[in-house]
Amino acid sequence: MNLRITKKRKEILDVLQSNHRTLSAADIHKKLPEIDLVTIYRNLELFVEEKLIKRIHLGTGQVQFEYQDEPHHHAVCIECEKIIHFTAPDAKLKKLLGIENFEVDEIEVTVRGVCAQRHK
Amino acid sequence: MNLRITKKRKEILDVLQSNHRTLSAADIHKKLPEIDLVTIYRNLELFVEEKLIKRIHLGTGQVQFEYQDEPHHHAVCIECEKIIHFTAPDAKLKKLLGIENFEVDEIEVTVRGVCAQRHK
DNA sequence: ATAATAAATGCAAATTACTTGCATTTAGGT
DNA sequence: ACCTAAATGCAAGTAATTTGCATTTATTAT
Repeated sequence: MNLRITKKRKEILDVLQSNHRTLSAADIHKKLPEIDLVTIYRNLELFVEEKLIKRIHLGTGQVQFEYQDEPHHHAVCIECEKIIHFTAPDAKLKKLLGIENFEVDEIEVTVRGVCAQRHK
Repeated sequence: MNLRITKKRKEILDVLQSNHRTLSAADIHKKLPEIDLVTIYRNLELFVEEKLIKRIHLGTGQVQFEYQDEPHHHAVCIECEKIIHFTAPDAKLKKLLGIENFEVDEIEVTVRGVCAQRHK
């Protein structure tokens, strides 16, 4: 009935919290090989439901996960796959989008292009 | 050497063009069952390269495709999976995001929330 | 502290979306 | 009509994620 704060759950959350970048389930498993990949998937699912983390869809082939602190967005370099994080004022963004008759829960912005290192 | 405008390619593009919503490879295959799913995948890939269509990542499990006319964005209802299309001024959006040292190629905005039918 | 029971984990297998290799067909240029 | 390169289909492969079920571990009641 109750959610348990197990050692493994803490470890998974810690990895997400201390990594300032998006991680896939496989990335986390590489950092915590003693935890079964299935357990990682199941707990990520749980953390998303509990709103502790966010699911990010960058179109890189795997779903990415990220600790939920400051809301922000992502830019993906189409040349080197690097992911850049940036913030944007949510209220202004929402206003600019101007969607009507829709209760907005989250806004996910993904920018694709070429990063500084590559485009020169 | 040259790209051929085959009958099947036309059919796939037609489906995308006449459908005013996003379609997955499987959706297209359902509408054109005589065309092999592999052919559909290969041609979608090609059309994306040729910038005739766009790949959309809504986090629904499959990549979606959409004919490239007016650029616009998507809102996904987390209750009924309905997808709503909306436009936003690209230049203003770009400015608001304010990413530095990055050559922006495309901006994909995905809004998640609850649509009018459901949230009442 | 111990037993009962509910939740968490791991392993194996299944599922789903998509990709690759290769043989066959087809379209376009000659 | 013939030749060649491009397009297609079939079978098989891969990668990410999910499901079923048996085992372990943590809580709660005794």
